[in-house]
Amino acid sequence: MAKGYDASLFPDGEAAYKGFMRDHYDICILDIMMPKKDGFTLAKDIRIVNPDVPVIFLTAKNMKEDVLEGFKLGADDYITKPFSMEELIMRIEAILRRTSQENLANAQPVFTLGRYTFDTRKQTLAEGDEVVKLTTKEADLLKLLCQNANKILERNYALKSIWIDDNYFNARSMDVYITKLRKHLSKEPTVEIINVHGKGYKLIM
Amino acid sequence: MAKGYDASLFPDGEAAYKGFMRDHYDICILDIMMPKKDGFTLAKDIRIVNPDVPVIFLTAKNMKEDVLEGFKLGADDYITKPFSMEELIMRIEAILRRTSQENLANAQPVFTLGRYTFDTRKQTLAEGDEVVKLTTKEADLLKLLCQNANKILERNYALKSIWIDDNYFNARSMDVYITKLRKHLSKEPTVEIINVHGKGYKLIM
DNA sequence: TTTCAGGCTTAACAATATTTAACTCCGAAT
DNA sequence: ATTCGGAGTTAAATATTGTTAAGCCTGAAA
Repeated sequence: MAKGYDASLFPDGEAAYKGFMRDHYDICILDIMMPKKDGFTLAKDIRIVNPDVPVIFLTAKNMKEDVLEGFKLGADDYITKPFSMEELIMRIEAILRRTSQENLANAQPVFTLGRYTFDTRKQTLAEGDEVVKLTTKEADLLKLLCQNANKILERNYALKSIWIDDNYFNARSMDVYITKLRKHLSKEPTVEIINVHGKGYKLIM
Repeated sequence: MAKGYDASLFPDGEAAYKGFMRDHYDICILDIMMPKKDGFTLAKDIRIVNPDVPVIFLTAKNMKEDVLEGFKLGADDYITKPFSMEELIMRIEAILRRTSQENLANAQPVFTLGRYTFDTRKQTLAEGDEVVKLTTKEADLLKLLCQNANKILERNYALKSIWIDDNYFNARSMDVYITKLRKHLSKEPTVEIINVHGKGYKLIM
C-alpha cells in the first residue's frame, strides 16, 4: 500500500471484527456507518479484547453527539468526511508517533536481560566475559521479544516480520528458535520466555 | 478552571513562549493567528526546547495547507473553529490518555489470595516455595476474577474477553476452567469461587 | 570447482493446553 | 414435587507447542 503501510480493508463490521481477532493491527480506522456491525459497536467489542489499540472514527455525519460518543468510547481521533488523504495520513502518524514507543525500543541496540547483555548489532549474548554469537534468526527473534518485553509478541506479527510468510512450517521453525533462545537464556531464572497459547510468546523480565 | 484542569492563558505568542519556559505544561493548545508570534512559529520554538510535549493547533482557517503544515510540525491534533468546548476537552483527554499512560491498564501484576500469591505476568500461583505454572486460560480467568474480587464477574464479559465469542461451547469450556481454578485454590478455605446462578462467578476473599 | 561448516528448515515424535462430549447435580420457577 | 436450564465434573478428542535430529542449502575456504 502507499506510504509504506500494510493495511486491510473489510466490507462490514463483522468481517472487520474477525479480521481484528485473527491478525495484529497497530491502529483501527472505523467507519461509523457500516453494514452488520456499526463502528461504535465494533469499537466496544475491540476494546473488550484490546483496551490499548488506537481507534480513529470516520464518518459523514458531523453531529456533535456522535463525536462525543466516539471519544467516550476511547477514540483517539475523529474525522468527518470529506477529508483529504493527506490529512488522514497526518492524523494517523500523529497518533502512531505517540503510541509506538517501539521507535524508541527499535533504536535501542543493546538490551540487558538479567545477567546477560544482548547486542542486537553484533548479534551477541554476553554473560560477563563469556560471549555467545547468535545466528541472524536467533538475534532477530530475541530482538522482537526484547522490544515487546513483558508484552505479548504475537506469532503472526513475529512470523511476518522475520519469516515474511506465516505458514505452518515457518511457525514450526519459530518454535525451534524459541527453544534455542530458552537454552541460551537458561542460566538466568529471572528471564523467561513463556508461551501464550494460541497467541504468541512473552518475554518476562 | 472547569473540568479539573489547571490552565494558563496568554494574550500572544511571545507571552506564551515565556510562560512555557517558566513553567511545566502537560499539553499546549496554540491558536495559529496570534499577535507577535504566530502558532506555527511558537510551535517550532517550543519543539526546540521540548520535542515531546503534545501540541494542538486551533484555528479559524480551514485551509488544507495549514492543517498539513501543523501536522508536519508535530501537532497531535488540529481543531478548526467553531468547535464545542466538549469536543476540545474530549480531544485533549484522548491525547493525554495516550501521553500520560504509565501502564495504568497493566495495573496490578500480583495478587495475594490467602496463602497463595498469583503473578499475572509469570502466570504462576505460589504457595510458599511451591510454585505452580498456570496455563494461559487459567491465568486469564483468574486475573479477571481477581480484578473483580468480591464483585460479580459476568459470564458474557469473561467469555468475550478471554474466549472472544460467547457461544455454548465456550461457556462449557469456561466451566471446566472454573473447576481447575477451584482445585488450584483448594488448600485455602478463605478463598472461594462461587457461582451466581444465571449471572457469572464471584471470587470471595 | 569441490568440499565443508554453519544456519535454517523440515520431519517426527513427545508433551501440554484447550475444547468437546457425556453425564451428573443443583437451583429456581411452576 | 416436578421440570428445565444452568453449572460441575471427568475423560476423551483435538490443537498447539516443545524437542531433537536429520536434511538441505549456501557461502567461504581449499
